[in-house]
Amino acid sequence: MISKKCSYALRAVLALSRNTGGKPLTIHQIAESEGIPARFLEAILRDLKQSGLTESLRGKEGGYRLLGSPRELSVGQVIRAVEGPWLDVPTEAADEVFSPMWEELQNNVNELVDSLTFQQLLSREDTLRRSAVSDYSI
Amino acid sequence: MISKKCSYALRAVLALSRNTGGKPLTIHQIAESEGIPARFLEAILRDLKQSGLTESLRGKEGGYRLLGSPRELSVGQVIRAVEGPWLDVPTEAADEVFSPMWEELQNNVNELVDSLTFQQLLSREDTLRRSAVSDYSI
DNA sequence: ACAATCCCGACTAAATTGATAGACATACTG
DNA sequence: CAGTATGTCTATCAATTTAGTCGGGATTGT
Repeated sequence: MISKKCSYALRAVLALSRNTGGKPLTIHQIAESEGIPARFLEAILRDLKQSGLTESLRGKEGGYRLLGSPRELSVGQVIRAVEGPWLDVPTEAADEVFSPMWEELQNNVNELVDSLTFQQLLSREDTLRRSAVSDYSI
Repeated sequence: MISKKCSYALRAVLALSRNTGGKPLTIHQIAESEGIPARFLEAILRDLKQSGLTESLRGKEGGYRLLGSPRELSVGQVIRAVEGPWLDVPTEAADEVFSPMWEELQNNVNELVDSLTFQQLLSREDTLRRSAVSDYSI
């Protein structure tokens, strides 16, 4: 199950990715544009900052910016920043017979989410936008 | 995260797999041998029965048996029986940009858990048992 | 009849998730 | 400096999910 916190985080980071190079985005701007409860987003952005994915500026003209390029930022990094270790098996259940399966599962999942970057999401978004426009104009 | 319910279910089905062809196992036998709270196991076995993976016999000499062979029963079938649809994304979060990723993730995960049968787990268990014995006898 | 078993629905407690609140720190502006 | 717009922190709360329990009922073999 994907938690709301996780999808909020991904959308927030996507918003920050769109904004690369621009003025920092405030919590409220992101909250409004992405439809995320502002006080909740605040905690999420703090997690992202503590994991070193974003930087923040206080005071007037403050807000959040991505640290580094969307090209080098993967979905997996964001997920792990807000969810902690994912898909973990409780130690008591780490039965010898089943644990190789859980490990393999975790590896597969991490490989997948680590191979998708925000740069790729941005171009996917762009493709979707273009096709929506052409659908409308036809 | 793998729930306790899920790992209990897997261990219970593994116990039933070991017992293929034998007299039915009672809830209490499985609960004791696998260290699962009996009343909780009862609910789990009910789920498994309702999904058609096991059959039950009531009264004295009653208990549970696997329906079908461990060779044709996958870990994925058991997981889905007790967890319902797994790794689902809340519909509100089913954003056009992210949903292909969630779908691919779900497909990968299902492929993996559907490719591992209880027959395979039984032989893995056997291998482990043999190597433990030889470790001891050296 | 009796005992052993599964069957069912309701219930509870603990943990997690989703969200909110208030006080505080920082930084820019005039 | 005063004022305002920001982020920071800790605590709290409500809703949901997970884990587990309970009491009684139904079924079957002896």
